[in-house]
Amino acid sequence: MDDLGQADRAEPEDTRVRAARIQDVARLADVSTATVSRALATPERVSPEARARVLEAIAKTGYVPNPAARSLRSQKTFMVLVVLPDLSNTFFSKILRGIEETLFEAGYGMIISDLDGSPEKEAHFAAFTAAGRVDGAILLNGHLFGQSREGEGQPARIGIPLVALCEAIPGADIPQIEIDNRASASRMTRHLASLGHRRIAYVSGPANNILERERFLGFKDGLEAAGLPFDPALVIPGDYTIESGVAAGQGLVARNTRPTAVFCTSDEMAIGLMRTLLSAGLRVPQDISVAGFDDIEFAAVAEPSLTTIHQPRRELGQAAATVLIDLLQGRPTPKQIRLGTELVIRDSVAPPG
Amino acid sequence: MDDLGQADRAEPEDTRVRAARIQDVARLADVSTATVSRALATPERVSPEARARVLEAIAKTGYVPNPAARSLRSQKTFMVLVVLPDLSNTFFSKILRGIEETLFEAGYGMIISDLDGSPEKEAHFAAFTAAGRVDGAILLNGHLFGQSREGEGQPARIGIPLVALCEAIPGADIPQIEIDNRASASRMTRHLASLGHRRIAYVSGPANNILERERFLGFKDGLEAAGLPFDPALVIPGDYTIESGVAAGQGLVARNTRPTAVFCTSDEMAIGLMRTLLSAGLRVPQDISVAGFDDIEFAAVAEPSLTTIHQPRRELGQAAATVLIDLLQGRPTPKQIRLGTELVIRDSVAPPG
DNA sequence: AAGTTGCATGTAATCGATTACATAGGGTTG
DNA sequence: CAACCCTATGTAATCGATTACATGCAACTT
Repeated sequence: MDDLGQADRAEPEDTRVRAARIQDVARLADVSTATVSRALATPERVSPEARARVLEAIAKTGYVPNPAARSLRSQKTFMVLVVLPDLSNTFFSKILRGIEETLFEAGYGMIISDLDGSPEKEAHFAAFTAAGRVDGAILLNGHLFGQSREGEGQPARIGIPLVALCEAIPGADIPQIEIDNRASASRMTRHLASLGHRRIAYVSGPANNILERERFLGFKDGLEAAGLPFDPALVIPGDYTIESGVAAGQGLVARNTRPTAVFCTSDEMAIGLMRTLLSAGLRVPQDISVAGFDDIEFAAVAEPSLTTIHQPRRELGQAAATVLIDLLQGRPTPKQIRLGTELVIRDSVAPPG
Repeated sequence: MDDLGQADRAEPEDTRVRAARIQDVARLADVSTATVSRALATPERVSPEARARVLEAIAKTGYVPNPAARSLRSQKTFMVLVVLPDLSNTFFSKILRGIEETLFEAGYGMIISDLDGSPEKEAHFAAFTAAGRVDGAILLNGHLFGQSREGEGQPARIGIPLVALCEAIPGADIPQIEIDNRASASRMTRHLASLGHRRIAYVSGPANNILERERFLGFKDGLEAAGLPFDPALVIPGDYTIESGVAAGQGLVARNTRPTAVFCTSDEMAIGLMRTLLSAGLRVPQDISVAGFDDIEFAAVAEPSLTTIHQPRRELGQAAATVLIDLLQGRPTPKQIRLGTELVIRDSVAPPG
C-alpha cells in the first residue's frame, strides 16, 4: 500500500521537477518523517548519525520545508505585517530598512501594507491579520485597526502581538517605540530662542496627529522656557509634505511682518519652505532662519544645509522589530522604548539679522 | 462519530476566541464544507438559497479562510515578492507604492526583500521563493537569483513567474518593464549641447550596472549627435548615492579646467554635487550647469531646482505588477514594456557663462 | 416509461508538515 | 535479574481548506 502510494506519484519524467517533500528526504535518509522534522527543529533530540544522514539527504534533494504546511499545523507564519500611512514618504524608508534587517536575522519575513488613508484597505488588512497570515504587526500609522469605528479604546480585537512605532497609540496596551517628540521640539525651540529669535513661527503636522500634538506641546514648552509669548498667528498648518511646506512658505512671503525663524516639524516641509523663500528673494538664514525635524538624507545637502532634529530612524525600526520578536517568542518586553534625538546644527539657522 | 468529533473541540468557554473554520460556517448554514468553499470560489455553481445561507453564516461568524490551509491545498499563496537592492533609496519608494496598490487591488500581498548587496540574503530569498511562499516575484535588482554563481544565462531555476522592473536582465526570458535609458540619456546630453555646452562631464552609476551601461551609451550617442568629442577625462565614477555626488563635486572643484555642464545619472548625485559646488563658491548654473536623472520629489525643490529626466515611477510599478498578475493568471503578456520619460527643464541648467 | 442529461450537493481524499503517543532497546539500580 | 527509566525513533492524528468523485433528483427526449 505504501509502495503503491509512492508509485502513484512517482512520475518524475514529467515536464517539471516537483519540489522535494519531507517524505522524499525521509526515504533517502532511511528514517521517518518525524525524525526529519526533529532533525531540523530539535537536533539534540536526534542521534548524530541520523542527523547526519538527514542533513545529507536534505542537501541532495534541496529540500525546503513547505511553509504552508508548516504554518497550517503550527499556527505560525514567520511573517510580520508592517502598517504604514504612506510608503512613498522618505521618512519611512530607513525605518523600514531597520525593521527588515532585524526581522530577517530572526527568520521573519516582512509584509508591507500602505494604508494610503483608505479605510477599506485598513479593513482588508485587519481581516488579513485576523486570518492568521502574520504572527504579529508593527503599526506606524498611529491607531489600531478599526479604531475609528469602535470609539473608545476598544477596537476590533486582533489576537496577535502588536507594536506601535513612532506614532504612539493612546490607550492601546501594546509596546510603544518612539522618540521624545515633545522634548525634541522644545529643544529646537529653545535653540532658536537662544540665538535671539523672538518671533518664531511653527509649521505644524496634520491636525489630530499624535506626533503633531506632542511637538506642538514641545514648541510651547520651549517658548515658555525662553520666556517668549505664544502667538497663534505664528502657527501655520502643514501636513509634513514638501507641498505643504511650499504652501506655508507662500503664506509667509505674503505677510508684511514676518517671523525671524520658522520651525518646521518635518524636513520635507522645511525644504519646501526654504525653496519658496529663496525663490521670493529672501535669504536663508540671513533674512529668516529655517529649522526642520527628522534629519532625512537630504537635510545635509539642502541649500542651505538644514538645522534639524536627528531621529535614529534605522534604530527605531530595529528596536520595534526586536520588541515584536521578543513578544512573539514569549520573552518579556518593555512597555515603552524612547530613543534619543540630537540637535543637528547646520547652516539654515543663524541669529536674526 | 461526527458529533463526537465536534464535541471534542467544542470548548469555546476557553479564554480566547478561536477563529471560525469552514466547518463552523457549514454547520450554521446547514450545508457541507464543499458548498461553502464553492459559494466563495464559484458562486454560480451554488443555488441562490444555499449561497445566501452561506453568506449569512459567514457574516455571523466573521469567517475568513485560513490562508495556510488554502495555500497548502491549492499551491497558491496570493503573495508576491519584490526584490530590491536598497529599500532606503528614495527612488524606489514611489515605485513600491505603484506595485503595492496594483497588487492590492488584485488581492495579492507584497513581501519585500531588501538585498543590501548580501549574497546570503539573496540565497535565502531564492530558497524562499523556491519553497513556494510566493506566487511570483518582481525583480528590481538587475539579475536573477544566483546568477552570479552559475555564469552563463542559466541561473538556479526558480519555478515561478518573474518580472524585471527598471533594471533589465540580459538573457533572462522574462518580461521587462523599463524606460529607454539610452534614449533618455541621449536626450539630456543633446539638451545640454544645444545650449552651447561643449565640455560636458558625466557622473556615472556603478560599474557593470545595466542602467549605467545604457545611460552611458546614451551619453555618447548624444555627444555624437551634437558633434562633440568624447573625453574619458570627463567621466566621473559614481554609484547613484548622494555621497558619491558629493565626492564627484569635490573632484570637480579641485580641477583647474572644469566642464561647463555636468550630467549626473541620478538626482541624488546631482543634489550632492550641487551642494559641494555651491559650498566651494561656484554658482549653479552660472558657473556650471548640473543635470540629474529620475525626477525624485526633491528635484523640484532643490536650490537651484534641478533639470532632470522624469521617470514615471508609480506607473512603472503599476505596469510591473499588472504584467506579473497577468502571468500568474495565465493571460498573455508582452515581453517588454517601455514607458516614456520626459525632459524636465528647471533652473540648474543654463547656457555656459 | 425508460433513458439521458445536468445541476446541486455531499463524502472523503488530499496538500505537507508537526507532534502526541507508542514502542523498542540499552542502561541503571536495588 | 527484575523493575524502571531514558533515549531514539516510528506511527498516525492533525491543522483547514480545496476538489475529484459519487449521488440524488428534476427535467427533458424519444
